[in-house]
Amino acid sequence: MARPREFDIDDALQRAMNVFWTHGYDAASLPVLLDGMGLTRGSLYKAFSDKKNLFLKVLNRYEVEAVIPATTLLTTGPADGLERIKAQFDSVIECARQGDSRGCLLCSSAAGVAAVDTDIEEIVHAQFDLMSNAFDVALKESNAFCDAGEQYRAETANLLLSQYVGLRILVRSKAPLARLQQCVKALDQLLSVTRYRY
Amino acid sequence: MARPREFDIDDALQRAMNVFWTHGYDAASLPVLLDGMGLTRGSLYKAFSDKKNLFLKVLNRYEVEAVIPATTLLTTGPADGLERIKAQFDSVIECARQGDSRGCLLCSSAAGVAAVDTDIEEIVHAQFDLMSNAFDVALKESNAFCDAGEQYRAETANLLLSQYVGLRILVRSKAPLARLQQCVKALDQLLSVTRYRY
DNA sequence: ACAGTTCGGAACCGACTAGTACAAAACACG
DNA sequence: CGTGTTTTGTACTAGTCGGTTCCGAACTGT
Repeated sequence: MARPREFDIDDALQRAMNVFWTHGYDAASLPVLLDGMGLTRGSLYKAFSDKKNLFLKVLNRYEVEAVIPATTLLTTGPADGLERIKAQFDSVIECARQGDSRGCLLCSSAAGVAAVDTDIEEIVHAQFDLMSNAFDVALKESNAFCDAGEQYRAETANLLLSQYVGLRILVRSKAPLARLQQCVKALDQLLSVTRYRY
Repeated sequence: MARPREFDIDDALQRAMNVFWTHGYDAASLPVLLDGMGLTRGSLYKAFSDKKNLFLKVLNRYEVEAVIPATTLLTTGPADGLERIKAQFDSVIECARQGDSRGCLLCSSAAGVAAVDTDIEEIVHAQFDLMSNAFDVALKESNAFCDAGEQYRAETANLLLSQYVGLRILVRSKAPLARLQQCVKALDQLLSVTRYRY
C-alpha cells in the first residue's frame, strides 16, 4: 500500500546513539546526526518526530545496549559479587586504555542536558536506579557484604554508583590513564579491606 | 586621557562565573551572559575578547573562588585529615540540601566542553590535580592513612577525586537527596573501616 | 495499469548564534 | 574649553540552529 522505508530504523537508532555518545546532545547538530545516521532530514523527522524525541529513544536504546548488559554482568555470573563489581570497573578502564574516551552517554547526559530537561532527567534517574540496584545485588551476593544490613548495602551501592559516574566523567575529560587506574585500584583495595569486617 | 570603564571587571567575571555555573558553557548564550553580567556586547568583547576566553578566565576564577578554598580546607585545619575529607563531602551534600543543584563548574565542564576543547581540558586537568593532591595531603595527615605507603595514598586520593566528581554530577542531575546522602555515608564508613588496617 | 501512500531530497523558514563595525557619549589632560 | 582617547550601545554581519513544507520518485495492493 505504501513505499517501504529504505533504512532500518533500528540501525539508524544505533548510529544516532553513537553520534550522541561521542558528541553529546548539544554538539550533535542535525547535519552531524544526519551524516552519522546516513539519512536525510525528511526521513529523520518522519521516523523520529524531532531531535529530543530521537534522543529519548536513543537513551532507551542505550539502556538496552549498555546499561542492562552491565547490570546483568553485576547481578548474574558464577563469581563472587565483589569480583563482578571489580570486573565492571576494570572494563571501564579497558575501554579508556583502548582510546575510547567517550565515557558513558548516561553520565555525560546527567551533567549536561539532563540538568535542563525534565523528561531526560527522568530517564537518567531511572537508569541510575538500575545501576544502583545492580550494585546492591552484587554486594548481596558477595562474601564480604552478604551479611551486611540492607541499609548498609544500599549505601555502599550508591557509593559505587557515584564512583562509577565519576570515573566515567574522568574518562571523558581525557584524564591520564594512570589516574583512572589508581581510582579503580584504590576501590578494589577499599572493598577488599571491608571483607574482614564480617 | 580616556573614558574610564563603567563596570568593575572583577565583578563582571564573578557574574559570568555564576552564569556559566548554572547554565553550562553551551547553554550560556551571549544574551544570557550579557544579561547576567549587566553589560553590553561591545563592552564584553572589549574586555574579554571572546566567549571562550571569557570562560577560560572564569575557570581560573573558579579555581581561586572554589577549588583553592576546598583544597586549603583539606590541607590545613586542626582536625584529623579524614575529618576534613568528610567535611568536604558533607558540604557538597549541604549545598544540595539547600537546593543548589548547580553542582561543580569544574566537573560539569569536564563532562562537556572539556571533551572538545584542549585549552579547557588542560585547565580542568590542572584543577583535578589540585584536588587530588589536596586529598592526598589530607590522607597523609590522618591517623588512618599516615602510615600507608605513598602509592596507596595516591590511589586513595584519586578514588576520592572520582568520588567527588561523581557526587557533583549526581547533584547536577538532580538525583534524590537520599541517594547523595547514602553515597557520603558509605564513603565515611568505608574510610573509617580502613582505619583499623594500620 | 493504476490509484493510493509514503518515501527521500532539497528548498526554505524564522530564530538564534558568536562576533564585528561604527558612531556617539564620556571622561582625562593640556 | 577644546582635543584626544577609550568605552559604550546598537546595528549589522555571516552562519548555524532545529524544524517545516513541498514535490517528484518509488513502491504496494487491486
